[in-house]
Amino acid sequence: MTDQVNEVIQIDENHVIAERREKLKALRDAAKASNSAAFPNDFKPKDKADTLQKTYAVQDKETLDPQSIPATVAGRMVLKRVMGKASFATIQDGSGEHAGARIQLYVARDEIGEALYENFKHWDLGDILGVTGRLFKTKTGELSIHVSEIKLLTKSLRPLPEKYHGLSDQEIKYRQRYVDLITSEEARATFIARSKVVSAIRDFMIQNEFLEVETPMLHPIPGGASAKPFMTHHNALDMQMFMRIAPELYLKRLIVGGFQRVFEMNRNFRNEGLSVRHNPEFTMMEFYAAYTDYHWLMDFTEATIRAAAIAARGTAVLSYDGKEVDLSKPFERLTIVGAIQKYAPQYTLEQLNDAVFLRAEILKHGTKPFDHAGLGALQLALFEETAESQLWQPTYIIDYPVEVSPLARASDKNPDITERFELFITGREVANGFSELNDAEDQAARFTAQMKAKEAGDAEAMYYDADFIRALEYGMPPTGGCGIGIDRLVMLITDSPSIRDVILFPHMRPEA
RNA sequence: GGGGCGUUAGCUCAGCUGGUAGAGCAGCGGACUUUUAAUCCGUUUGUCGUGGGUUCGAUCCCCGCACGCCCUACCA
Repeated sequence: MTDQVNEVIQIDENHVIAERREKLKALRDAAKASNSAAFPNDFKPKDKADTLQKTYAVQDKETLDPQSIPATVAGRMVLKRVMGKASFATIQDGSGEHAGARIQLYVARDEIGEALYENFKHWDLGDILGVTGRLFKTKTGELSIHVSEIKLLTKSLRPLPEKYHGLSDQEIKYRQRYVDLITSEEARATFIARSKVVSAIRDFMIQNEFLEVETPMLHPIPGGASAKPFMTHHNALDMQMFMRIAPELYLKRLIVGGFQRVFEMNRNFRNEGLSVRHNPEFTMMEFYAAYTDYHWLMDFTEATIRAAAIAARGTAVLSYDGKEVDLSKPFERLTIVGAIQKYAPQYTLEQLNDAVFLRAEILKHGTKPFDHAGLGALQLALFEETAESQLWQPTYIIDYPVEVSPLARASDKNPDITERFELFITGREVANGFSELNDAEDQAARFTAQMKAKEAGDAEAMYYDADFIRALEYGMPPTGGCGIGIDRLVMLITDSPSIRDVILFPHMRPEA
């Protein structure tokens, strides 16, 4: 551990916490005196707030009350109303669709005894309680537990956010996600939806005979994408290693090995900027299927995304940022030039095939294309400037130029373009796939070209991966492969404006 | 990296082109045995993000820095 890691961040203390520490001290003393625990762990809840609500809230008071149905629950006290010799409190227990179901407690002095009631009055919002009692309905018809036994299970030392407005400070929501999750049903719902998306995709892949695999996160040579890697060091081997930027080259080695269909859903790491749609580590689902091509991939990717949306939301017709996104219909497919013609019709076909014109036009948009950029790369750059952000409904852009697709199979009809697509939804790239290049000699030549680009200053150009070439030399069947950005897909499905809203612990600078 | 906006009590927020801060919630004390953002009475709490500058005097004006959010650039 370095000194930097050992440096404890200064944690705020205040009078509220000081008072709670005093209460905890009293609790410890009392526990010691009675030979019991200050943080007892022997209370086992038998019921869940959500189940109780669903089962008994429908019964009317006259039917419910006389049955004296027993209930034993545990949860965090989130509301408390003391009225002299009786009180109401509300606990939240983590059950239910959004993991925040609540049930009201009625705590009467005459029922639990004077001494315990006095203690209860000083318990705080945020404390975790275990209670036993009988179900009844109040005058206003709210299902409640008439408490006969109540126990403080965990003393909370820190005050919860304001009970009505909750937590609104974005920074605290991200840094202290635990507080966000306690107080925000929306946050809990988002992460539950994320979990459903992930398991729906996994189920869908397995149903379609894909084998889930795990390939290295630590790579001796970063590969499979054009990106800047994180570097690290292995002490025992005394070698430099890279956090993976993509699993692609390992997954294709598995296709060489004879697995027909593989997928991996896990983290990639890219040492690049942070933004509303970039986190340094992000989750990608990559899959490879032998004897398929990019046409098949597009159909399959579409079906996967549709299944994920339906699993998480119950529908493939979504709303994002107030506008509809329809995943239920077949996704549109456009070439790069076709997309420019559709979304930026001011350009003539002649202009779009004029490298000099394109270069000038791209410069006008404030981007400087690489000196060695060919016609295809220039068309792609213009597409990115003029059309990409307008691709709101799901749209596949196809036929990417060879020069920007070093791992993709070239078209048999036109050697300058590849059998590649990218999927855009709400103006953002969500997936990228292609017919894989399985000609080892062609791949070796492409790697050599990438190395030259790297030497010429392109920091994101790929390395030459000799073992990958060796694998291809054994022969890889014709294969289709695709990566789906899970975080961005979850953003879409949960209508979240920022990638930080769908990552439990997004990366932040250290606290000031 | 560049630009814009923000940072006031534990939380949610006021604070009038300058006179060293308020409310609600939470807490504490009191009343109250069917409340529900309980109510009523009383009450504690702030290096006003941070370091400079201007000024008799700065939460307020100016500059730097930190952190955050948004846009932009690289990218998925």
